[in-house]
Amino acid sequence: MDGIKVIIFDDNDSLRDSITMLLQDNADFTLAGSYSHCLDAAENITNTKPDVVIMDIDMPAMSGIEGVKLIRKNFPAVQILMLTVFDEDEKVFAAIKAGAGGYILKNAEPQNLLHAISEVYNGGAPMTPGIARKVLHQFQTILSEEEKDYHLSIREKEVLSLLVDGLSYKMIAAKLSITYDTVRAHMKKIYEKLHVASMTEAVAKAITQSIFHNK
Amino acid sequence: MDGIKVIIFDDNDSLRDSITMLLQDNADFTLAGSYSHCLDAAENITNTKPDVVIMDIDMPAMSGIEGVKLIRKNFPAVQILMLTVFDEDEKVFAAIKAGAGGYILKNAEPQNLLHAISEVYNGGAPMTPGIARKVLHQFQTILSEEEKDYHLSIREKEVLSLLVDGLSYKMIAAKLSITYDTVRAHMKKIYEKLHVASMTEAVAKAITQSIFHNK
DNA sequence: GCAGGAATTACCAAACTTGGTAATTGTTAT
DNA sequence: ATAACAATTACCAAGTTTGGTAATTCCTGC
Repeated sequence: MDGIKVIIFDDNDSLRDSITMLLQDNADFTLAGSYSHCLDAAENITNTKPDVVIMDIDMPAMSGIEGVKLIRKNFPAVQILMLTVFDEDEKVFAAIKAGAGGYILKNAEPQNLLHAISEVYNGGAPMTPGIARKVLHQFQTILSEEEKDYHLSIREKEVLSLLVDGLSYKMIAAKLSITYDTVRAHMKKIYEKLHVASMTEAVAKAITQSIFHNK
Repeated sequence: MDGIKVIIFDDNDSLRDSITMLLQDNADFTLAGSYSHCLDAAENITNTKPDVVIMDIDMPAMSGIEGVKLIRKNFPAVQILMLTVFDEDEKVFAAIKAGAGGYILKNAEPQNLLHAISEVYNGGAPMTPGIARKVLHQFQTILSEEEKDYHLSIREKEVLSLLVDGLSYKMIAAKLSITYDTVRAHMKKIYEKLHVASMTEAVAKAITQSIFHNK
């Protein structure tokens, strides 16, 4: 076969030319298309059937991020390698969220670009070290939302948990086979411990501080 | 200076020996310690002051993941490179959550290990391509928790958002400069659209379905 | 053994929420 | 232009929540 089929979307003509030459000189890759915008991305891809798409993040008319979304939606098998000049957090995360499989800087050495293309093609996720760190760091932050401990007793957590499920005092009482007034007593304690004064605040706090993660 | 200061925790003696030799042969690195368990990690680090810690994920007594947590907590500046035989999702994510800065497989080529060490040291996040993909994929999944659209109007979202913040009908009315009855009318619509029948359910649904991510 | 917390029950009165029904005004899309 | 929807206001009556105060029982730790 004639190597990995690649197409490029980038509004910078000279960069597109450089990559074109780079790919033409290497038997492991085939350049199947080169476009200055991704307005017709769907059509372009239908016609060229690429394995990998190289997408510039900043393009007029339709941004690379929009392009990624479009491609991901209609051609889920196609791998996308994002190209960018700056490693701004916001755009990086937006591109990842949109479904880019790799993310490298434009000033990367030619050899690295080729390597990155094979890597996305083979299911890897090529990223420059700095970007990898950003992703990892963000990931850690999201994962480790340490659940705060408000020293709720077992019973109080039980009651709060039912409240979060949408039950009223009456229903909670029935569910736990205790009286309405007992539920009220627990609620009063819960409000005191969570520093809130209404069901809605208690529910919001219970969910956002993930009080039940460890239950 | 005498290069990047490294210490190793791994219960496999022969692997530790291999790495020891590898590092001794290279002027860019200094091996400052080598331990078969991480029970005394804090002490070991205090004594050796390493730049980078290489940590096996599977060790008896105290697992590498526990070790990472301990080190992150007490020596936040030290970078940790995780070593493992298999790339099991669970352990990979646990290690990342614990604060590992890089994650590579034990069967990596010596050259790659050295490269990975400098990369974590320089703030990168070395990962084998497969692991990078796992992380990226998980990350995408978390980020794109597609917020369901319940066709709430702008005003309804506004009201719901204040409700989530813990305000009562009265307070919402005051905040939006509308009457109490108007708030009620909005709430009725919201309940209808979200298929709920109480403030708590509405709040819980609003938060868990992240109805405001796109506001 | 006894202080202190957890769990339970009880009552009052004030404040808040909910469902039903209904009407007006402005904007939007076919 | 006309139907559909968004935003607004209004009233009633039933049901729910909240703060305050108080008392009993059981269990745990020092």
